[in-house]
Amino acid sequence: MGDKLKNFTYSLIHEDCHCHARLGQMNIFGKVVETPIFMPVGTQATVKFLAPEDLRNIKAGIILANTYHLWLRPGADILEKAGGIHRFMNYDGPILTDSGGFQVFSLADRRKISEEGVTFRSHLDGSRLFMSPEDSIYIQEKIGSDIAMSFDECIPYPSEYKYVKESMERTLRWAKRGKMAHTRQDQALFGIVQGGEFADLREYCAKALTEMDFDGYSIGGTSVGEDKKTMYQMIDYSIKDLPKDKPRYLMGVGAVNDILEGIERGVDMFDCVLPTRIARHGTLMTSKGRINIKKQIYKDDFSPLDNECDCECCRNYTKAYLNHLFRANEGLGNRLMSIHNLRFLIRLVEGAREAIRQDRFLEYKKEILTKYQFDERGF
RNA sequence: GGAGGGGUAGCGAAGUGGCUAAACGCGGUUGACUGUAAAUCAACUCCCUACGGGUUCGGCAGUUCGAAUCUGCCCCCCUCCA
Repeated sequence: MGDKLKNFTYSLIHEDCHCHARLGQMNIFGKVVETPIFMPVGTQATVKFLAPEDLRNIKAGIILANTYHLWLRPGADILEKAGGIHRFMNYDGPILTDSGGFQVFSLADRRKISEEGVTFRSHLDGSRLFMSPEDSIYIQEKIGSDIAMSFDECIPYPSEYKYVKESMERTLRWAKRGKMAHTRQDQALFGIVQGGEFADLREYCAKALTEMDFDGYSIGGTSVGEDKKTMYQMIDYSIKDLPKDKPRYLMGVGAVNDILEGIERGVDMFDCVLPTRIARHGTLMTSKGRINIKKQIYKDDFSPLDNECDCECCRNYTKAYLNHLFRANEGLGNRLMSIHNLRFLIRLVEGAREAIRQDRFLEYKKEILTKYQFDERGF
């Protein structure tokens, strides 16, 4: 009985009758979240500039952390000693860890891939570190996240078919090894679909992972330089053969139009550094489109950032103040603007859930895209 | 009154005969950012009718083929001594 509550489950509540958009509910070992969901990224066991209390206030739900970064610092043993990442960082919501697979991409010039795993040259001190797919799982078990990812290779775009195929097949072998190594019953494990922009590879990978029976399926290798059309195709190819009764997670995607396109195609989970990173760099997503708070026109603009927004930043502060905080390089500006951008995307998916419930997701998407004047990048 | 030191682009500050429209930092403007080596990075920042032209390094007058850099005078600032 108690076990049942402590399981990881995904329930499909409703599928929009005009597209593949779906409303779901995940029970993550007793913690319940609704999907589609946007998950803020807190690589080093912190969403930069935010305290866990801020995450609760913006209704964050799941947040991310990163296996590679926590492995290097403070180290998996410290996380284990702390009693797991939740206690370590004092966040009691669900936490998902990326496996380190993205670092195979982002730190490409300081790693070497072999069948066995990946050798990294630490970006902190240059030391040689080896991570196998099993290691990634062990580390994630020590970190104690609620949802772990298989160790994969996120490949750049464009890559040659031959390489993409070999890499995807290796990622599949790694997924299998990781799954064999995984022991924690209180941690879900997702497989990651790769295969570049190639329909047959994506399809093959999705089917093979499904056969291995993961708790959920991620779509990886997107937003790595490809154009939007290609990216949406990658999603289509990947999702087509994934089981309906498991969550689908589109990794690393957070531009507004991308999230909407993803939801339309049946994606349940998104994460992205974009909202927090661009916030720190002065770009805010508002109901009137994207603004850059550092511009001089905001120096004496005493109106709120977005009067349709319910976040702490918009309820209490003016653009002039944010402009000042940005120019003065004050941390509060980073905090308030990160809160805003995250809340903006979280409200976006909240609205999407409501729309799906009413079978009007496509209208919702259209409303958003016409009302908000996003450029082709979608933010 | 005397003795030193100094005046360089919005600010600070290099440069002390040609490679200098003048390093670098700040400030300013613009742009980038999608499973975070990112409170980061890039471009521009004397003027213009701008793949070229014009005018500069307190002021004026010189030396020189050539000066922000050397000489003279003047103006201003700082420190110390009276």
